Amino acid sequence: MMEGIFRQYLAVYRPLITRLNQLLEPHGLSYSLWQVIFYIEREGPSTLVEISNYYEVEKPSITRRVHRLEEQGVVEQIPGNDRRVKVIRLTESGETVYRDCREKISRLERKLLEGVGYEEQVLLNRLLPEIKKNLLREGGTGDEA
Amino acid sequence: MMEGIFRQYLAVYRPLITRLNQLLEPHGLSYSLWQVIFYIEREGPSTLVEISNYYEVEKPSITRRVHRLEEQGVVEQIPGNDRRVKVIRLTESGETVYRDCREKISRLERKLLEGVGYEEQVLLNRLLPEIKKNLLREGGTGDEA
DNA sequence: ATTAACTATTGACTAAGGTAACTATAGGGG
DNA sequence: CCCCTATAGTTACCTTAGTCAATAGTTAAT
Repeated sequence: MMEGIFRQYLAVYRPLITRLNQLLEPHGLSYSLWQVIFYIEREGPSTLVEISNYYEVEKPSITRRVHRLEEQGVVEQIPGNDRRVKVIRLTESGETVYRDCREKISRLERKLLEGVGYEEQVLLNRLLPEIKKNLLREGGTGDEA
Repeated sequence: MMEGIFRQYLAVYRPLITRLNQLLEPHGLSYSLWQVIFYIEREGPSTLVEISNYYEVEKPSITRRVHRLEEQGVVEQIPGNDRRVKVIRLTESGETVYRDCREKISRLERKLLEGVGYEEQVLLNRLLPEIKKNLLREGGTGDEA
């Protein structure tokens, strides 16, 4: 019946996140900060709410992340038409940091997937979002089934 | 080249752990507390160091988890021959809590794996430990390759 | 014009973990 | 037997990262 997949899954988390943080630390980043950089690089200049929605994290958390990134000089604020919003974009230095970290992370990724066939990687890439989808769909207390 | 598997992986973590905590909350537990119960149920009465090694978490963290479980009355201490060690076992009530939670978690697990074929589940169960192994093997700074 | 909705921020709190320093016990030479 | 070292557990203090509730400033809608 294949029980205990969660356990396997969760057993990977701490070592992975620790490794990533350690890898990002020389750039003054942690994974949670990296996420913001990553999002902005991919989606272009964005607002707090957009980032917050994407990662499903409350706005105050993103505010703090962005503040720290501003202090580091990797992101900056640009005025938008709507004066409520704070549009965040990468600075020059931010672009550089992005490329460096992206490179390092990809290298790590390849290393950790050694011994995992291409087909299997594709499968992982399909299954993980599937599980997440089930998770969000499910939502409630889980006692309805 | 299959980049971004980490991202997929990590995107599942928060919803999953949140869901698990929410599921365990009625029993006064969180997933981190549950891990201790789970370990003891499976391995029998155990010491702090054993639990700490298994989950690769520092001893003080486990001390705290165990203290909270003691307050809840789900685990208790039994004297060992070695008077340094604190052997922890489940109480009667702890056994009950174990069974209830185990049941709920399995149910959730089945639910989240709906649409994932058996073969694929088996594969997941093989891949995740593989990745973890790579992670621990790698260890260092990651710049050696 | 006033009310409602939305963006971002602040403050106070919680969960979980880490490190360093400490106590108490155990065990192995000399 | 005594000393030294190793081990189990604890305590104190700090960090990261998140939540919720309340608030200020803007915008939009009736």
